[in-house]
Amino acid sequence: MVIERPLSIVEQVNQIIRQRIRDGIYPPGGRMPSEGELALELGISRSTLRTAMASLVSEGLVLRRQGDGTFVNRHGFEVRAQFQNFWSFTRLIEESGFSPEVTIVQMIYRPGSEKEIHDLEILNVDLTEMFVFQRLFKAQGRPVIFSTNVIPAAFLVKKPETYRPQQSLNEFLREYTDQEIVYSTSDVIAVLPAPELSAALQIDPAIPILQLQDVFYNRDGRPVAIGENYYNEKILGMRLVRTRGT
Amino acid sequence: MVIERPLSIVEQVNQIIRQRIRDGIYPPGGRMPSEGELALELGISRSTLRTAMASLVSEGLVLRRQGDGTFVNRHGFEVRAQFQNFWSFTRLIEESGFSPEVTIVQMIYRPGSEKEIHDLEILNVDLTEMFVFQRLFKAQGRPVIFSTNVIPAAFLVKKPETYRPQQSLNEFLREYTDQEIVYSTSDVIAVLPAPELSAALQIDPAIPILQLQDVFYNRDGRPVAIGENYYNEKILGMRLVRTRGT
DNA sequence: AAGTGGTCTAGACCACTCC
DNA sequence: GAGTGGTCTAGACCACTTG
Repeated sequence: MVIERPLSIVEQVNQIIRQRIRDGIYPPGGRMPSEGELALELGISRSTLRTAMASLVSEGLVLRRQGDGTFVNRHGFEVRAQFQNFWSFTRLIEESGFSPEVTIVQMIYRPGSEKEIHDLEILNVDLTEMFVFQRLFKAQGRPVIFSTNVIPAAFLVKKPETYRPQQSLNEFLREYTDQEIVYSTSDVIAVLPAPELSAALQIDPAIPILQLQDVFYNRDGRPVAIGENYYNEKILGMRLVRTRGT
Repeated sequence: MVIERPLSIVEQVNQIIRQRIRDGIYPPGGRMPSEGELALELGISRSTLRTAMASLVSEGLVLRRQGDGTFVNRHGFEVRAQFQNFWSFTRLIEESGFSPEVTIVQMIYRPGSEKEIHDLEILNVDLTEMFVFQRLFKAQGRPVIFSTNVIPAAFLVKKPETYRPQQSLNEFLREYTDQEIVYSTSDVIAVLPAPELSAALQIDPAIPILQLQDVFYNRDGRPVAIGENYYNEKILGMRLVRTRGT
């Protein structure tokens, strides 16, 4: 049972503009209507329009020039999916233009390691049992991400037998626990894949890949899950975008 | 000659709040004054205050809960420098709590490679001469980043002899060219360091590190510089933070 | 001079959480 | 019910670019 709320005006406008850029109504390199015109056309205030536009600017999809206008980035079509915007590997793969596939490698309960118990800030020694699931993500049939998630079993309020691997960790937690994530951190490091990994990802064990060490936090700033993901960035690029700044 | 403009209210307020969190005036896990109170105290509108707060929220430094309040993240003090926020490696190192050092390894003019000419979108075959500089960044005396930047020599309007390596690429371009960067992309890949790299970074050539392939764009969306950086993330972590989202 | 985006305000109303 | 953050508006004024 998921509560659906209507999308905010900001979000709707954001999608409309994206659509128009995709459709070429606002062609690459071209000047878009001024903020005043657009706000008038859409029947919203200029502030709201600017808020909607802000994420397009931060992605580099459009460029604003004070005193001149707003322009569609000529490189907009090249803008690959930006890693830090995605909570779901499935969606990341989709947005990168590939068709995603996910399989569950393993789903088990086991005691948490010392590091896991520490990272998850578990103080009660009776609650160190963990629910662990491993998934393999493919893009266009090629394996790209091997993902392991660890969640304290005490959080589960429902047996996770019906879990579909397409669901993001966020969705999993909403459905099977009483926790909700509001932010997460990913530490990125380079590693050589262990033998079982290079087999699963079908890669040369001598070629390094990225490892993402994730921690997921709820609204109290408490860690509720951790993730260890191996990411073959040679297939699915990991791109960061910086905007503005000095 | 650099034009200094007064900081915007938003930016000033942002810094004030950060300072108060650092100073423990708003202690970790504690509730901050409400938006109305803070706006009143600082003599600004609530909208402006919210804008100033937005970046703290996106970094995970504070957590907002509708109907409840705004809280300082208990993990705020752990929040390591977030990679994608920095344009200057020197500042990245500083903000990570280390003292930075930079040395110029090389500064030369040479013809651009085919890839460089392509990436920089140089169409005129007479303008393929490049200005290249390589720098080595140290944190607390330990080498962490080996950086190579390539800029079309045609952009230079001044001899770059007085260049101080502490200056970011952005500052370099502002001073020695007529170009200004408004955004950049970084593709992150894992690599094994070549022999000269492992020597420069004083690392085991069998241990993989991160490579960042950067492209810097001006306000017209034209590439004006590229960068190839090798980053020893085992010393200086590369952390991404995701906020909100579904 | 005209038009653009950048900043900031004052206030309305809503959704939500807590007591 | 009181107080919080979330959304949105209408409008002012400024900085800047272009003709």
